[in-house]
Amino acid sequence: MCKNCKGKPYYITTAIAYTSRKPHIGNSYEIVLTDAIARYKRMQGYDVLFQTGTDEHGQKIETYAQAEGCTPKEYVDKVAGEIKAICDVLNTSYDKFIRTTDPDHERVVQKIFRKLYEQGDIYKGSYEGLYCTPCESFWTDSQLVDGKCPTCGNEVKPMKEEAYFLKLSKYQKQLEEHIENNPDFIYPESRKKEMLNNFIKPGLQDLCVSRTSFKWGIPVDFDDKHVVYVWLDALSNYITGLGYDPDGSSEKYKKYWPADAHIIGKDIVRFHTIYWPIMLMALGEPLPKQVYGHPWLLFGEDKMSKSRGNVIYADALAQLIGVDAVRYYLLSEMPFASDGSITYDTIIERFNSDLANTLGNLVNRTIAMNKKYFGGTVQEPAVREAVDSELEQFCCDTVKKVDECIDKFHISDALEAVINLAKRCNKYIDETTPWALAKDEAQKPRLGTVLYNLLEGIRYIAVLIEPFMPDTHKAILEQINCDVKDYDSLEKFGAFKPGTVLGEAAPLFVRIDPEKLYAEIDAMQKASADKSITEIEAEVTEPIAPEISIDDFGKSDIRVGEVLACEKVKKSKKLLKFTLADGFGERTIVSGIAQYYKPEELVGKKVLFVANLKPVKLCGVESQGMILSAEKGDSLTLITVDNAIGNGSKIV
RNA sequence: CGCGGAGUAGAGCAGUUGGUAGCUCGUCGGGCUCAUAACCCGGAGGUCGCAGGUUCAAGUCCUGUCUCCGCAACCA
Repeated sequence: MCKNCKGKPYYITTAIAYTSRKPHIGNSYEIVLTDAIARYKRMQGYDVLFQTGTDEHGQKIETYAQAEGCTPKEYVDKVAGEIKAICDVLNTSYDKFIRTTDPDHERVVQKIFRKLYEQGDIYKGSYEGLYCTPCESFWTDSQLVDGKCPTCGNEVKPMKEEAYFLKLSKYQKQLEEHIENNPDFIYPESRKKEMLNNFIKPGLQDLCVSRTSFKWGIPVDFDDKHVVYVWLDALSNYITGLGYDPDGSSEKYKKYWPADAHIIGKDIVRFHTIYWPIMLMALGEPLPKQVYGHPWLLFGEDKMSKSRGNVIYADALAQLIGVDAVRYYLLSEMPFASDGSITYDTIIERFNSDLANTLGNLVNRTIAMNKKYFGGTVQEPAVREAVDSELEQFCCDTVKKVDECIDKFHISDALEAVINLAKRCNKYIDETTPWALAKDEAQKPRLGTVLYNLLEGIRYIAVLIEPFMPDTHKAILEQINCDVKDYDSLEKFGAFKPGTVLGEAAPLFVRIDPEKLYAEIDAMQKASADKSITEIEAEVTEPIAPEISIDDFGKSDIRVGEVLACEKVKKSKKLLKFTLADGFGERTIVSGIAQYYKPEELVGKKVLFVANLKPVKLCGVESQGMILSAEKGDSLTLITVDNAIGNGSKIV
C-alpha cells in the first residue's frame, strides 16, 4: 500500500502524435498504456496530470495538405480530430490534450527559442569548412579524418546556408553524467546503452533547430525567414502544456514539473533522452525523472501498413469486441521490452480464455449462487475455515504484486496478476463446493461465508482492474451492487458490506465465435473497400512533388542498361552492387534494395538508371548513378524494360 | 572485428544473489455441475541454440561458436 503518495503530484505524458495519418492500433497502444499507469497512480492517491496531444507542424503536413487541396491548418484539424476521437473511444483519461498549433504553445516556443538564442545556446550557423556536399552532412572538427569527411573522404567545404543550431556539445558531459548517475532515467536499460554508445560518447553534433525550406511551422520571431524545426517545437509541449514561460511560469508548472514519466515509442528515445534533456539544461529546468521507450505492436511478424492491407484500427476493433477488450488485449499482449504481436487468433484466444471464461464466468456464477441460495443478500462471514485465509492472503498479495509491476511499467504482468486472482477465486469455489453445502441446511452459515469471500475477492478484482478496464470495473461493481471501491479498502480483506442486495447478473463478456468474428471483419473490410477504392489508394500514395520546368527534367540523363553482375555489398544490410553494361562500357552502381531482391535474380535484366548523377562512395564502393525503382508504401519494384532496347538508349 | 539484446515443451513467455525446470494457450485423461460447452485436478511433451570450462552443483558464471533481433552506418 502506498502511504505517502496522497496528494503527491504525478505528471505523465505520451509522445504527441504526428498528424499526418490516422493512427493504427499499434500507435494507439501508447495512449492506453499511459492511461493505465495514470489511472493506477490516481487510484493510489497521487495528484495525477496526464497529458497527450498532437504534433502538427512540418513539411510533410504542408505537402499532404497541398495534395488534398486544403490548408495545413484544415488538414491537421481533421487528423487531430481523428486522433482525439480514438483517445476518447478508448476511454483514456487524459487531463490535457495539447496541440502544437495552440496559440499558447506557439507563443512560448518562440520565447524559448529567443531565450536560448540570447544566451548563446542557439546560434546562427554557417559551416565554414565543415560541410561535406556528397554526404549532405555536417561534421565537427573532431570527427574529421585527416581534415576530410569521415564517411567518403571528400573535402569538406564552406557552407553559407543559414540555419539556427542548438549547442548540444556544450552539455554533452553534463548529460552523460546525468544518465550514468540516474540508472532509471532511460528505461529499459538496453536503450540507455544504445544512446550512450551510439550517440553521446562518440560526440554530439549540434542540432539544427530551424528551417527555411518550408513555412508550416512556428516562425522564429526575430528572423522570419525561419521556422522552428520539429524537435524544439514538439518536445516543448511537455512544459508549455503546463504553463511554462521563460519569463515566469504558472503555479501548475511549478507543481507538476519535472515529469515523473514520459511514455514514448522506442523509435524516438534518442530525442527524449538527448535533445530534450539538453534543451532543459539550457533552460535551467530540471529533467524528467524517467523516459520509458516502449516496444511496438506488430501485426503477426510484420509492421502494420496500409499497403500490406493488415492495418487494424483501435476504434474499429472496439466496435467488434468492445473497448475494454481492446484495452485488455493491448495491455496484456505487449511485453515490457520486446515487440508484441497482434493477430485475430490471439485476440480471440485471450478474450475467450481470460475475459469470458475466467473473469466473466466467475462473476456470473458467484452472483447466480448468491441469488439462488440467499435471494441475492450478502451474508455475514460467520463460519471461517483454513482455506479462507489462503484466499484472503492471495487477495492482499495481488495488490502488492500489481503495485510492484506498475512501478516497473510491467503492465502485462500487473494485469496477469489480476486475472490470476480470478483464477484463484474459481479454484476456491471448487475447494469449498457451495452447491454441496447448499444441500445441508445446517451448513447455511458456512455457505454464506464462502459466498461472502467470493464476492469480496471479486470486489478486489473490480477495484484493481479499473486502470486497465474502466467499463468492466463499473459493470462488476454494479452487478455486485458495491460502492466500496477505493484503493485503500483493499488494505484489509472484508470491506464488502454484509446485507447488501446484489444487482442483476449479466455476462460481462460473451464468448467470441471465431467464425462469426472473421465474417464480421471481412464485412467491415469490404465495406470500407467498396466505399472508395481510390480514396484508400490515395492514402498510401506519396503526394506529388512540387512543379518543375521541362528544363529541370532535362537535366537528368536517364538511360537503359543491362545488369551484368550483382552482389551484396559487404557489411551493409540494404546495399546491392550492380555492374551495368551502359552502352559505353561498364559502370558500377550501388542501390539500396537488398531487402527486396536477391542479387542473382537481377542478372540479365534491363533497367533504367540516371547516368549523370555525381558519383558517391557508399560503404566503400563508388556508385556511378542511380537505378530507378517504383515504391509504394513498404513495397518496392525495380523498373525493368524490354530486352530489345539497346544499352545506353536515352529516355526522353 | 561499430554498440547492445535474445535463443527454455507445439505456440507465446517467466526463471531473482548458481541448489530438484515453471506459467498461459493448445493437447490427452479425470472430476464437478453453481456458471458463459464454462470451472477444478492430473498426464504427456524440454539433453534450457551449439561446444568447451569453473564448481559438490550451471538455464543461471567464464570462453568460443552459430542464428535471430534492436540501435548505428547505409538507402543516389
